[in-house]
Amino acid sequence: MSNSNESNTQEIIKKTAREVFFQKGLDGARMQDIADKAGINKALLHYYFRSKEKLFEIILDEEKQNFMRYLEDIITSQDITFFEKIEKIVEKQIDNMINAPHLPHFIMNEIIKRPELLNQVIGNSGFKRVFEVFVKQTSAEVKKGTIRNIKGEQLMMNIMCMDTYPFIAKPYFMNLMGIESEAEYIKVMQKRKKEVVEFIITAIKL
Amino acid sequence: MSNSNESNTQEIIKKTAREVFFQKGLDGARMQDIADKAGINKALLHYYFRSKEKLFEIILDEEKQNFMRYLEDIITSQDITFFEKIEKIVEKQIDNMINAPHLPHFIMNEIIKRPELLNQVIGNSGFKRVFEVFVKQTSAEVKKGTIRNIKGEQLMMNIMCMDTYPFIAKPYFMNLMGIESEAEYIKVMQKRKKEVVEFIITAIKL
DNA sequence: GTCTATACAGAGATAGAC
DNA sequence: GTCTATCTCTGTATAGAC
Repeated sequence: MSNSNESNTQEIIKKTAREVFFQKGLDGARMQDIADKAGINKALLHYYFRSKEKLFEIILDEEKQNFMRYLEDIITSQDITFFEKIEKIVEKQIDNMINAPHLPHFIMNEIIKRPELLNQVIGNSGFKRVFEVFVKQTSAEVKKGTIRNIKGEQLMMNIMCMDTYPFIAKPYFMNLMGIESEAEYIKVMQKRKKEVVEFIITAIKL
Repeated sequence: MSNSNESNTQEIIKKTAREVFFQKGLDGARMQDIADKAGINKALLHYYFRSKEKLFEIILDEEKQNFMRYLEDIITSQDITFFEKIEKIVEKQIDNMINAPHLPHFIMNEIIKRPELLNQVIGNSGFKRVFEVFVKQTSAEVKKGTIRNIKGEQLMMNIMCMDTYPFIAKPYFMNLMGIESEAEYIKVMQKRKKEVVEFIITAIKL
């Protein structure tokens, strides 16, 4: 609260906890592990954040904000074409995944374990409304004859699939493609942006 | 072993454990919970499967067999066209996901937590070799002029993305699309097969 | 604010009766 | 093979000194 950097220790804890929770999930994470990695002791974790649950909730709250919400600006934008929108969506989504590669898996993981989280995650994001806008826009384009007959739901699903899954299955694809380092995989994903856009546009353009 | 149905109780335990592990992961699962759902007590779990770890390993071993391996027949098949292969891959993959919707998330989950599992999962599957065959086939098609210039790695990635991610993010998409029941979602996925095939073919065909 | 020591609870595993 | 009772360990959480 008193702000002015929110106390250094507190930030270090959150940063560390985020990493551990991302990799191990709520159940797999150990307070001891977080403490060790943060260079402090367990008691201090509880001093700053009453309990493991509480700490987790805070991380989740912060992270879920980053999950999908950024699409609103692009989709509701008036002054770019439908194709340009798709291009921007793909680029933005892949960029976001590069910055927070564990996020989608982390979110899905906790939703599967505790389905009641779903409303919390999606509900507040307002993305549902934006999604419906996109569906309508797609229908409009079909009517205009700029794209072939396709449902917006399917199209958005395809976009999200191709942007997101390569990060969820990252270790799998890395192995398959013989890629050794994270850095190299990121490069491949950077280049992939163009490919995905081209793939999608070609699939729908008339 | 003595076979003849592998003892009923043992099978019930495995079936139950699979469900619980799928939903909660190794760490989140509780032996008490498995016992309750299976209608027996904890001690019996340990009687049949020494430990939680052991039980988990057995489930994982069985399930990983189902993960991707089935693609080999299709890809190495000689008497169908490249486009027919894609059609069959998509159909087969989505069918498999319908039958075991939690599998990909489950596998990825454990790989992220214990990266050493990766070799075990991919290594034995032989899918890596099959993947390379597909990459070569794609190049050949490009050269033949039947499809536009695209790398096999990207194409296969796109296929796997579109087949798999809708099941990982199932609760998310269900909410987004206003779908209430699992059964209805499966119907949507059944219909989706055709859509995905069309999407991919349109995206690459010359 | 940060530490050490410790209480407490939960979950995996075992002993032993039937 | 199946059960109840119990042991043991691990991990969260707290008390209290500095």
